[in-house]
Amino acid sequence: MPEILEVEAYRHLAEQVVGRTIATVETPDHWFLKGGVTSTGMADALTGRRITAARRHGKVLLLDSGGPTLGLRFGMTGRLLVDGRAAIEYLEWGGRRSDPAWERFGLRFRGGGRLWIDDPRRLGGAELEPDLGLLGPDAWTLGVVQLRMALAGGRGPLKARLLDQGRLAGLGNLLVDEVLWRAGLSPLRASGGLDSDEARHLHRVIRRTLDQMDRRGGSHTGDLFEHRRPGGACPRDGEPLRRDTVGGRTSWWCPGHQR
DNA sequence: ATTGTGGCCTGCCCGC
DNA sequence: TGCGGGCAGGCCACAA
Repeated sequence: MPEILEVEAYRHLAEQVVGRTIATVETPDHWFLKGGVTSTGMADALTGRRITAARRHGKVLLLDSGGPTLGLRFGMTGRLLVDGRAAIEYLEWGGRRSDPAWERFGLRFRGGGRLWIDDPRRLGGAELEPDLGLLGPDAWTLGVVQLRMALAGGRGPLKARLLDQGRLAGLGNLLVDEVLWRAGLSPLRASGGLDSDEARHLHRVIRRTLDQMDRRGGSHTGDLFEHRRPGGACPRDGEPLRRDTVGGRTSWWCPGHQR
């Protein structure tokens, strides 16, 4: 489940390759190339370029090198490795092994070293010039006004809005469940129905939750996480947790204090 | 336009 | 011991 916290860790690791020049582009899995780009197109666009920056927007990692920006997505099981080191050794749903067959995309650098993506389930991808205009504001640096705009007018469930990367970029299923649990908001609330106090509170909870869980080590470190299973009870008030499908995703929440 | 649904991909875990 | 089914969720195509 690479959500925004994991992708930020990947971005930090990718800073290791800033300043290096791309010698070869490895595209062993054509499925992994998105946006219509071919292996040849990818190689032509990137070979010989020097990486100048590692950026992130939502769950997308962006590598700049003077030409087309390389966009990397990790789906739910993608890991980033640089020179054999992983930013995150273990992903919650990612399997514990490592397998050369899971290497989906890589860059080799002049003078040695390599960056690659390991993704058993192939839900991630690599593309050139990802259209960031399709994404909402980044959830980590979002302002309260931006959050209110992201929620405004929605008649669908709050949780579905928060997961909609076109409205708000970066939160995934685990983080949204955690944030709503902490904020005391039902995932089923109409997203446009929050009053200004609730929106302000939600904004603060998002910021604080991301900062805290980043320090703890990722999106599986929430207070709710270990309880989101059959028979789980709310760690705040002991109420049995409810499991619903909201926004198409498995959702665990406490009907006792989330309203 | 907005919202909802199903499918993609594959490893893992459970029950038989 | 092997096997089949269900499940995980980020993302996209498509339907209503």
